[in-house]
Amino acid sequence: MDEKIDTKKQILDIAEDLLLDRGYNGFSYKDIAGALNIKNASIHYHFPKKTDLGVAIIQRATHRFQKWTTNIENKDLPCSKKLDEFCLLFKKFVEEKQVCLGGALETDFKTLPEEMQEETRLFMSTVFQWLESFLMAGKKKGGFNFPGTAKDQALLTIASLQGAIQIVRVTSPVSFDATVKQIKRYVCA
Amino acid sequence: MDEKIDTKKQILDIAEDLLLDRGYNGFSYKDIAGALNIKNASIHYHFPKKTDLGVAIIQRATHRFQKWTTNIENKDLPCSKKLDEFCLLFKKFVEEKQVCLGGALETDFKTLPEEMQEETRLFMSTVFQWLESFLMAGKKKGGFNFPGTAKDQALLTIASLQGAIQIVRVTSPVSFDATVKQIKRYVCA
DNA sequence: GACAACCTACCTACTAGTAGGTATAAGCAA
DNA sequence: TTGCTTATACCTACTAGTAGGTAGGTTGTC
Repeated sequence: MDEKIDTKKQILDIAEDLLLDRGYNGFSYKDIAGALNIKNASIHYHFPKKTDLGVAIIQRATHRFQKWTTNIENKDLPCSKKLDEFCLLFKKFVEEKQVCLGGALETDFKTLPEEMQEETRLFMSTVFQWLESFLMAGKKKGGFNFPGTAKDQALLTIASLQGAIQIVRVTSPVSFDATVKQIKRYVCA
Repeated sequence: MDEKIDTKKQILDIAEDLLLDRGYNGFSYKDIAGALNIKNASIHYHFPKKTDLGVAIIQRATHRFQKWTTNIENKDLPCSKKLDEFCLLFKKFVEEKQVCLGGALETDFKTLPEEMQEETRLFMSTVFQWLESFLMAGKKKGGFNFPGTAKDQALLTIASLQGAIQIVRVTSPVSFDATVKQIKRYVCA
């Protein structure tokens, strides 16, 4: 559709990458400008404050996840395979030794501006809500078999995926697969 | 023994607190100096580079954990209670909405100086090694009953505790307890 | 001519870090 | 006991570099 180089999107892409790599306090407008070969002030044209950029990153991720959920719900797959696809959302960070968005934002949480804190809560609750109802439905249908509530299991699942990605940084990519394997041993009937 | 005010220890205490609160890139010597009512340069007297301070924090935490393990091994408690005590090491961060040391260092990992990266690996492998052999012994004695290897379970356990603490920042302290409860449902026979 | 998308050139505040001075107290010799 | 030395633990005053951010000018396209 739009053939022109979309600088705004490029800024978002690079900033998201830097965020998952080095955290919100670990990158600056200079890093983005350098990568795109434009000047510092040009970033301010598209995103006046760093807060605006941060908020945009999180909102885009929320929409992306929502699109992913409607897509996965229309697929005719067993619960177990759908859980695999959910884990794959995290797995894609492993090779580049990045962390997931939730983990990055939560560890920086106390230094984030109010608007970003609110968007972070919204992003996480979107993910939690989907996973909880997905796990509940899977248990009812018999594809999943876990003790406790779906909420408890959703918390454990996300906590461990988030933690596992971070642990890869001090161990190796295989430790992520081992963690996923262990989760599936518990959840899948 | 030593009645004099130990500034060096106070610097370490405050810096550790700031690290768990805001991450390595989220605090400066100014923050520590302000809290102690001394000048910036005085911190440099005790820790010439920020790297030295970072390394000292991690090394102290490693020694602290090693002391904890020798202590717990001399106690006559069932495996299940010892696992509770391990979880309590993380639980203590929940109220102040801090994260655990491993999680804080891992998310900032790519921005850390080489010496700190190495100390982080050492700290984490110390914790992993203890937990793995503890889980293995517990399974042999019959106190624990989990599928897969002790290594897999150690990875899952630490990943989920680490993740759960971070998630508390966008939810509430009860979500940490829910995650621990779910882990114990799986591990304890 | 209006607007989008950049630019140069600047600002203030903060970063880690250094140079060199000072108050205090302990160690020691005449 | 006096007088000198040394070390500790701070201080003031500075550095070069980076942070996020702004004012206002230029260029290209509809």
